[in-house]
Amino acid sequence: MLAEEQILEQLNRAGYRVTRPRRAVIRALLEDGVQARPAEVHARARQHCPTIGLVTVYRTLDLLSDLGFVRRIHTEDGCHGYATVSHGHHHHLICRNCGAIVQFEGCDLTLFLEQVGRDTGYNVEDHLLELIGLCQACQ
Amino acid sequence: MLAEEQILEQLNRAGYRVTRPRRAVIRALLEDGVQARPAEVHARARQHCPTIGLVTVYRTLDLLSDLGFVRRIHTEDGCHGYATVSHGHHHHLICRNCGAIVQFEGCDLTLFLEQVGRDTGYNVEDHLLELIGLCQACQ
DNA sequence: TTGTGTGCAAAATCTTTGCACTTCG
DNA sequence: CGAAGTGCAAAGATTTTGCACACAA
Repeated sequence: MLAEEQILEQLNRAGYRVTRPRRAVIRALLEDGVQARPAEVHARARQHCPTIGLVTVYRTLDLLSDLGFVRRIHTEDGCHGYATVSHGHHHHLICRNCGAIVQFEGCDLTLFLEQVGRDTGYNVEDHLLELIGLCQACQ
Repeated sequence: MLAEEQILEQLNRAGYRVTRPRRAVIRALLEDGVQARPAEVHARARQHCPTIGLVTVYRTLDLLSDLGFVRRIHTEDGCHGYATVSHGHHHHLICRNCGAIVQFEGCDLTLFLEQVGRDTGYNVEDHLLELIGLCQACQ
């Protein structure tokens, strides 16, 4: 799992400053492994930094996204959710009721992707896989 | 492939009226199998129905989406694209350069999904898989 | 004819930008 | 101290809603 310190350290290493608002956003995202929209992240981040503005949340999410610590989550209806991710290849499993997120790895689609590539003539470069279901608590 | 008439007939059968604006939207979507955002659909639909408003495009996309003729397409950056789909289980392969869309079937993830379900305790109900690559023309 | 569907204008959201002030390093 | 980061207000972009008119069935 991603720890707050890890992210902060890497932020620093990448030449970005470690500020209170950024900490607040990171903490808000990590607190419960639930995907959240910018406004929700903002609300939660305020508990750690009451003066933080929504704009800063957007900018921080953007930054964290560029650095690969968070990722956009897409669901059939709403888009624009964000969740923390660890590095490497993985995907998300999202609870359609409470939004709880689990990431998992080991999706072995390589053979399948090659097949699709041959069939379509496309050069398949990337894939986006998200599973939707009910988490244990919501079942 | 989906034909315009098929959709119109089913619209009618479902109790909706077949109107010029709706035809225009459907035709715009079918014309080239490319995903498009509402504004783009609107622009193209105007060629078939010059008076159509953007609002109607939104409403029609919503309707077609409910009826299962179109589906939202999500990409890492922009969201909110729409593309026509045929019924049944399938996924999209999207060209990251020109937006051309191919749908494919036969994704056999069942075993994998069961495995994930066991590992996580989730009840996996649905999945969203999108492949991104370069189409033959763009390579 | 009649009620579904449409267009327009306006409201509601959501996201980005400009700029002066703060604050980390 | 100096540049990166922040908050605010305002602009942009996107999507939804209300309402009178138009037009499929």
